[in-house]
Amino acid sequence: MTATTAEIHRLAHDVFGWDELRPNQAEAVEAALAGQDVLAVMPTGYGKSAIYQLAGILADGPCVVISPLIALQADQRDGLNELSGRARTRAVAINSSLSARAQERAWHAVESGEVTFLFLTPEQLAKDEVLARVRDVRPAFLTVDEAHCVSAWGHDFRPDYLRLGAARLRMGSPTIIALTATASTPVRQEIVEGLDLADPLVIALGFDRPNLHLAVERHHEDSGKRDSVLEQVVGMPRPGLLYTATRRDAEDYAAGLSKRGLTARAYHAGQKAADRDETLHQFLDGDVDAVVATSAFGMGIDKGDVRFVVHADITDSLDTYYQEAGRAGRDGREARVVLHYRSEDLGLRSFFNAHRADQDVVAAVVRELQRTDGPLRLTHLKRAVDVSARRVTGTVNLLQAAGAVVSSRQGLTMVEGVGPKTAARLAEETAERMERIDGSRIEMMRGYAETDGCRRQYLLSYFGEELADPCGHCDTCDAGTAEDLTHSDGQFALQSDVVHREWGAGLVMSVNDDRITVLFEEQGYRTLSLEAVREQGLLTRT
DNA sequence: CGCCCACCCTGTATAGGGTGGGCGGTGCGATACT
Repeated sequence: MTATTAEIHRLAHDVFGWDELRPNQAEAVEAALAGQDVLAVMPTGYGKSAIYQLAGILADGPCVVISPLIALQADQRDGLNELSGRARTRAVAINSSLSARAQERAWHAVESGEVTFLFLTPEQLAKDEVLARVRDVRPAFLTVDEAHCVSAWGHDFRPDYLRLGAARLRMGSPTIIALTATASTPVRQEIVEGLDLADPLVIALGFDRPNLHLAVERHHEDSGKRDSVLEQVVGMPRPGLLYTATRRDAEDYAAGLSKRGLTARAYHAGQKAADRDETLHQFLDGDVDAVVATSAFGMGIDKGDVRFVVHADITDSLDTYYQEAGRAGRDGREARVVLHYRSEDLGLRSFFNAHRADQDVVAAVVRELQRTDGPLRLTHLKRAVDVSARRVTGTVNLLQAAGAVVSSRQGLTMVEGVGPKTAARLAEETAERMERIDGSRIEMMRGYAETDGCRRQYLLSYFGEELADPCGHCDTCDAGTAEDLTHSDGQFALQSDVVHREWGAGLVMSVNDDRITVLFEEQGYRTLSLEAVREQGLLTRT
């Protein structure tokens, strides 16, 4: 299955009416058609969806698209079906919002070869029956949209995200096209490992958004922070988003803004679907000044003229922060991005990040796997172990990450020589390592909030990108205090591999006058004094 | 980990401060009920 660059460009013109396709898009489509897995990290609005859409139309079999939210799937499906006049494509989404009869009709369309794009949630692929039907239509591609969910949600919240690699094997090993807007180096790595990508083409475009003015406001008292947030939002150009850590705060801030004369609405997962929908549409139509939301708001929302994104609390990582803050100024015009920071707010994030292996579930899963001769299907395991399906999947993911369990096309097996005790210990250690790494990501968030350097240099270096000079468009640059954060050290180049005497292998993330930040595989992010590194020979290049 | 809130205590001010328990995000899908 191949297509020439000219064919791809012609199709882009005929189907989407585009005069030109960017080189990166064409390269990704060609690679996918040639059977190479692709991970594309491209900003929203750049046209990353075109990659799977063009590849899907040119392919011999249907394209399965994994998308995390049912509402998002509906939008994507409708968008594709509007093209049908020119490209004769048909897209369907099969999920729990459809009645059994409607699902059966949709499957029938898929099985009769009328459908080019089949939208599914990862949870759908966890069902044996769905997987079998997908396998029987011989899909050409498995597209994973919003692929950062693999890393952000796969470990506990939506563990089926980490089973997509196994699902791919069982559906006949189609080529994977993974797409996301924001992913730092470790997140990209987690996507590659989590989806089991084989020698993928990784395309990561620049992350810089020069029109966003970055700022941080530090606070000591909680009440002072609240007043300051309200006051600031009232004075902002509109419309915009205010992100909070809790539902309660979303309500409180929305009430506070309304009292000050703004049209403000809260948005969080505790609300009725109809209310959330109304808020979303008012926002899209430009009828509200500010939406005050938890992290529930934003995925898949494309609104160009968002003039500010203010965070009343820190997020769990700079990945999440930039994902949310990056919803400002997509039209390329000036927009303001502000983080309100109290070091006490880090506590809530540590609470949310608690991984903790449940040893009872680990023991039950191990017992069941050892009782069975040969590979055991996850479906059977879920039935055999008396806890929720999600916890069983989460525990299997953990045991797999710990190297105690392996997954093959036939199912799950214990690694030879690993008994219950070893498995329990490995699971515990792995959970601890995950907490350590998550903790270090929170520390990087703290670093962003507390740096005296240029915010943009700090932020971009987190995403593995170097900005040569201070940006001139952030609070520390405005104040004239920004020290240049990117004096690349001759000895340790950015993104180069190093080994620490105690902490093992790592990747150089940033170097400045006296400090070096390294992302260690086992420890997460650590910042070291360059002087100590030199004097004690702590780091070796590899 | 840090917050909010209900509750209690102090000791007469119908308030103010201290304490301990509970809670805190993201969505899918299946299920039980109108």
